[in-house]
Amino acid sequence: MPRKPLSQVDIDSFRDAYCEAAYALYQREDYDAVTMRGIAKVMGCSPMMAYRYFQNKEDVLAALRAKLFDRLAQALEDVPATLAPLEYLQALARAYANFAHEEPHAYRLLYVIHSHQAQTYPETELAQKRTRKTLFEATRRGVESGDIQGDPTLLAHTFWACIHGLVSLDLASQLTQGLGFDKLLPAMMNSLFKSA
Amino acid sequence: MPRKPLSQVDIDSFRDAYCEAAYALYQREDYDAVTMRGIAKVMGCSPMMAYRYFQNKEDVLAALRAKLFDRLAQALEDVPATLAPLEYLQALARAYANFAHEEPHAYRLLYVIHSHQAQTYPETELAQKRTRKTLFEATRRGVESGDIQGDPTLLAHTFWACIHGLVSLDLASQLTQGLGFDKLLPAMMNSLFKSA
DNA sequence: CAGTAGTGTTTACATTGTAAAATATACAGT
DNA sequence: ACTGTATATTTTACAATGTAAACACTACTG
Repeated sequence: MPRKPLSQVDIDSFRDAYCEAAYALYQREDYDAVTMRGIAKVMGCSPMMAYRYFQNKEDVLAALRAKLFDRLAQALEDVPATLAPLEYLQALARAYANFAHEEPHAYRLLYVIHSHQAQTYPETELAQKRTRKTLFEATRRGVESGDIQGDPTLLAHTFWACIHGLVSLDLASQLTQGLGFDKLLPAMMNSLFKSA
Repeated sequence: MPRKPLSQVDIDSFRDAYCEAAYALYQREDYDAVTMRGIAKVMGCSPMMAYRYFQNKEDVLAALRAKLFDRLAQALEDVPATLAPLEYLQALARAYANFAHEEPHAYRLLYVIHSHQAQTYPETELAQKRTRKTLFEATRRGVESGDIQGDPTLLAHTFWACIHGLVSLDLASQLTQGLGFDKLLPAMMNSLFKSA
């Protein structure tokens, strides 16, 4: 007797479109412009529409972050794993930095904005795990091949922290000492992975 | 004929107290609880009082950030510069990390929250410059003493990025691979500053 | 064709930042 | 002592936001 309920595909596609609209708004205006009413206007739907697909605004942002984390994980996985260990690590760092540079808004949403206890998301966790895994695998292979030395897990963390730190400082316009990002990245890699 | 205007001391002391109230609120509740009305309640004054001392809410937060940046700069400057270069660098890293750990709310306010185009503040710039200067001096002396090798400016940036990245990941609970912060920091320092 | 479950919109309200109006206060000049 | 006035503070008011609740619509089933 009832009307046809929304299929999972409908739900997913609306959530997707709505997140994308929110992201577009964030890129075009700024973070404060991302309001439920604003997104609805972009979508051409009523402001309350979203509440049938999301729990609340924070849920929208969490879903968007999940999408963006996934995009970051994908960018790293797109780096050909056939490269020699050291080149692979270099390329991973570049891919990570490229993502942050080409989509600074995305990176900021992932690492700079979210009020600490942002609700976690299975997809977010998964994408983050994928990111970690890619980086860890890379250092593990580096160590196994003998190109670099040390504990792989430890090296991976250091590697990750360095890239993340450098990107953060760059996006915060803190690299104002003459040495730009492009000079710093290879030097840092060198410093980290110089073999004995 | 007029009533006695506010002295600069009055202004400064109110601003100081108001910022401290905002910070207390942020620590006790969470970021969303930091509202003009909420701070006023803590201060025991009317909600509009602050607008004679600050331009707007963003100005309050900018002033608070300036204070906290100053505290961070001071924490680094409190490290005795009489230490041997390598120990000095280690101690600086510890001091930086301690600040972030003991006052995670402060660190988050400085590096994790602020919506990108947060209005800049002369005092903020100054404190940031002091932080940079302390770190740079430390690497410069390390290089001059021969304890570490490389370009000092470059090493300083790498050093900074690594600490910042590690702290960020730790505060974001991303160090879940068995290796905690305390294990990673010395190892990272080792990896960065191993002499040839 | 009528009933109904599920979809979408309208209305309404509490909370925010803050502008503007209203009020209180303390000093100067008489 | 008293009054006028420039400044300090509070009160009131309003637009914007997130979202709950009431309402209206729609398309299927009997």
